[in-house]
Amino acid sequence: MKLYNTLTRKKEEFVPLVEGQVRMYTCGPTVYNYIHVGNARPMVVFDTLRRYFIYRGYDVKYVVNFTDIDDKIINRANEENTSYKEIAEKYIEAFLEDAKGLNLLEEKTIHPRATEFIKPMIDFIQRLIDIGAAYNADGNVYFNIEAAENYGKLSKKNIEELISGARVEVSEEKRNPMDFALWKKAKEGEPCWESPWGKGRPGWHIECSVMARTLLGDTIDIHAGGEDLQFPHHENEIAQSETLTGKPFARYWLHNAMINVDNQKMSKSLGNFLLVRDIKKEFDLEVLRFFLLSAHYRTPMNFTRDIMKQMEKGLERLYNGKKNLEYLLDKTEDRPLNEEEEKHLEEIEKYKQDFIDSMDDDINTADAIASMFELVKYTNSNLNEKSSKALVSKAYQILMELANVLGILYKKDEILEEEILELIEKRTEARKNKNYKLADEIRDKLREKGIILEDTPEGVKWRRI
RNA sequence: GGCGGCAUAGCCAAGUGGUAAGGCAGAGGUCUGCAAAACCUCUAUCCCCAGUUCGAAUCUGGGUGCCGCCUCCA
Repeated sequence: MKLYNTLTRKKEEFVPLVEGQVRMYTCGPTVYNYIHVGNARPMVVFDTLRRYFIYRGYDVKYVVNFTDIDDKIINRANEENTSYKEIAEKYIEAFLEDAKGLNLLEEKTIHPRATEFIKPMIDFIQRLIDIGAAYNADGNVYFNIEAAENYGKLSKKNIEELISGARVEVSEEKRNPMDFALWKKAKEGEPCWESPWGKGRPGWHIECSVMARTLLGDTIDIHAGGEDLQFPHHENEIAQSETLTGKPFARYWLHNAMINVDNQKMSKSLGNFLLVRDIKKEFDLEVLRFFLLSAHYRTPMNFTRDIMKQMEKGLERLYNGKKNLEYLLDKTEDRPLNEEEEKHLEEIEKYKQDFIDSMDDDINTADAIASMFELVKYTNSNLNEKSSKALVSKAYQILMELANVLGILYKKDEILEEEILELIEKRTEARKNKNYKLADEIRDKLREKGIILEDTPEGVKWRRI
């Protein structure tokens, strides 16, 4: 499969460091607030990549960190008059809840917290000092970017220009204006840890470097995140890690594009952060997941209510295809495929191959989804009650395995309550007696309860909205 | 100023040299008591200009218009 590597700005054939294994790290949230739709994109996109790796038989080790100590968390704690720990705890819990709604494969995700890795961070920093790549300035420890080879290679930045751009914070402590903090000296009343340089806490960039290295090794296969993290965050991770180990830090860097809301950038000044849990009030989060996969991950997206409505309809179409197959599974008889059915199976396998080809091409989920629509159209048109159950079963299995790669179509029908079954029975009776008024009344009543009835030649079918 | 991205039908969105996937919406039809679902049919020459080529939405150059990063915001 090919992946677009930000480091080389090219699509490259993916070859893992160790055959059959993928070690992947995605920058996770700083837990000072609920996650918004922009945070959700890398979570969903790279979760899908991980699912695809699993589908292709790789053994995947997947890490998404929680930054649980940081200025923003401390500020938040002060605002709410509580501790940074409680803030972190609260929003980690909220994240996990949203993650569940987004159907992220949480049970297979390793979630390290920065504060659990203070010791290795201190060791890491000390080592950088030892080799002259970092220096202690009155309790603050900075990384000396001149010690790094090719600083700026990921974001293609030129150091002199960055400095002359004068947008960097000027600090008398720093030897070079571009040097960045590895360890921050504690201010009065701030949470802190003991270190060889006094009380303080780690800087942001060092967290990811240390957690990735501790959990995944010196060189990881894939490092992913939003494209806004390219600089300075990822650039600094590379500088620290590669200076320390002398090895490549990550072999493939993947970055997703940003999301606008109603054609506007989400920003603090506009106060237009759209939280995942706000979206949940109007849409099932599966629709959000489907939306996030409806465009290629490196294409900027725009989030609007209307587009979500469209996505909801599209997803419903796939669910109907699934339901139709489930219905046939129940109605068809087991027998060997005839010649015509063998051809159907070949066609169905072809759609599956199209799906795989699309995913192989830098996770082209938009194209992969199109293959699913085509598959559904094909089975809707060509399979019926007279088909062989073996064929129906195979088609269903393929549809579901593709859906599982994208993390969609996972909702199962619940068993209907006795009371509702009785109503359906009553309506069928009414229809038999051509009492359509009563029949329609019952249908409307059930619709209010979120149950859609469909009269088909084979009898009444129902589904949830 | 530096780096980068995007511009395809009413809307969303694939397609990176051979004569425009898919979805939503819309129109007509089949089926149906009516609906729903499903199926069939219909709806674009790809921002503009020039060039390369037998041939370009796809490559090159120049415009125009959006946008992102360069401020610990995914």
